Amino acid sequence: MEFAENKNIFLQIGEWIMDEILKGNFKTGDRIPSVRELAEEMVVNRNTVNKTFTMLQEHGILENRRGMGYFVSHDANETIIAIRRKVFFTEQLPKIIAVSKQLKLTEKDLEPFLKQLKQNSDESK
Amino acid sequence: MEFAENKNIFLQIGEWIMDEILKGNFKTGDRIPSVRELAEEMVVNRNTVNKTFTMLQEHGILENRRGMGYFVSHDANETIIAIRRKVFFTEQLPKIIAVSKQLKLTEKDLEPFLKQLKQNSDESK
Amino acid sequence: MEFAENKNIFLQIGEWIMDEILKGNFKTGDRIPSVRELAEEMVVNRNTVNKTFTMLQEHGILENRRGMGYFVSHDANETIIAIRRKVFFTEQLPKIIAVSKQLKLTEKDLEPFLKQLKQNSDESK
Amino acid sequence: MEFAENKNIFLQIGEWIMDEILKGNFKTGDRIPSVRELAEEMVVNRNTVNKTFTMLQEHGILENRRGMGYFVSHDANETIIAIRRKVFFTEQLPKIIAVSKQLKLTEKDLEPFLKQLKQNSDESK
DNA sequence: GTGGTCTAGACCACG
DNA sequence: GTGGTCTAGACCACG
Repeated sequence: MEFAENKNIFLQIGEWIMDEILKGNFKTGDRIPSVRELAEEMVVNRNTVNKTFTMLQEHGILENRRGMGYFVSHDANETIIAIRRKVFFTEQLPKIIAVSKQLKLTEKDLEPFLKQLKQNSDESK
Repeated sequence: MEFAENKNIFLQIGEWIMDEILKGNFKTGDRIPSVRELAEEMVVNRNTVNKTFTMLQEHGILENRRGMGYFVSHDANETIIAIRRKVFFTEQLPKIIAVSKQLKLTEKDLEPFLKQLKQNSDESK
Repeated sequence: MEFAENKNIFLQIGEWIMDEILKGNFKTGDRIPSVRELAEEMVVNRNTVNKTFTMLQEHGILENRRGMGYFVSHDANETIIAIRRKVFFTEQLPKIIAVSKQLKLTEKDLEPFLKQLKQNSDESK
Repeated sequence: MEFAENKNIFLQIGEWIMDEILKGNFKTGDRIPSVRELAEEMVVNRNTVNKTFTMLQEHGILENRRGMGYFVSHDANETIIAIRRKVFFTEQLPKIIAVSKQLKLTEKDLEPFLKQLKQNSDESK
């Protein structure tokens, strides 16, 4: 896994795990790989993965069963989506609007994005 | 100036200066406030502002005249826009698309953004 | 290490590191001494060594692995030689030619240099 | 005049004046432009030019006549050549030898220089 | 242990 | 007045 320079690694791993859950690679109620395994696979210190797990547990996305490891909580998907919606509308969207104004981005510049949006709208009907 | 916790101060000052240039508050060819002045105004150390200025100089946005201070380079606007466009299209846009798909955002969810975009498109005609 | 008065310390340390790499004392892919170690050994501040390392990283000569230290990049030798050749041919050689003309230096004056040159030429065959 | 970043400006101006003297643009016994004139022409502070003149006077290259300005001393040419020979053989030549060895420069690399040398040798006969 | 950022403060060159 | 370098020392993230 490649990490961005400017963001804490434990947060980046957290994003990755949440993505895996949403994709269904880690399913609700399932055990996810151990701190040890993940740390080795990602070439990262175990403390870092530990920090990620603790954070996800605090958000109610993972659950810890003593001696057995970490499991995907039963409402993990809903929780993740709620968190991401909140972050999107309070942090990302305002930034995007500011940038699109500053860079004078047009509808043409953002075609791939608009296409995706249209597709989502159609599917939700 | 208020600084965000999760980003380096010297980078945040850099973003602020680039914003001021784009807004026309610091004009091409003009001298910008001295390291000392900016440091005092922003309640940070001189070395921190120094680091910002050096970085912006390396990017060709500021120019240094010995003993006289820093000046906005003649192609500062173009350089800044080029940098921000690149960041937007290679980093931010892919993320937005992924999120909009993941969260199944519809055109209705993004009305304020689409409105801004339409306005940009109209102005560019 | 002895430092010259008229040149910045962080640049002199940079020259020293590049010399060590060319001599093969720091080998491609190897870890070089830590900021702390080098600072102590050279009796300078950590920040100064930090500045040197950052500069060499920007030049692609060193690479940084989080929490592990700095490593000699795989094309460090080529990069250093390219930099030094450029400096030699664009800055030093023109000066030497001007001086040799101004001082009317003859081949005899420069025997030791010509001898070294001949030796290089012979070895390159 | 363009100044190098890494060398004191007053020294660079000194080099320029010595060059002008050797070229015969400033002749032995002649008055050279005033501090004021030179400072304006070079877009430099008067203090800087003053420092240059003081240094050249200490080396016996310029002479100061109260209220009249600075004049090229009668043995300026010899003095300059003596200084430059000394600098060349004790500082520059050792560096060139080291670099030519390090970069494995061959006679071919240095053709323009060798040609100049040969020409000097022929003229001195 | 590793490097990175930031502060406070000194000293220097140039203006 | 201007910026640049350097030190001493604190604090932080990652290992």
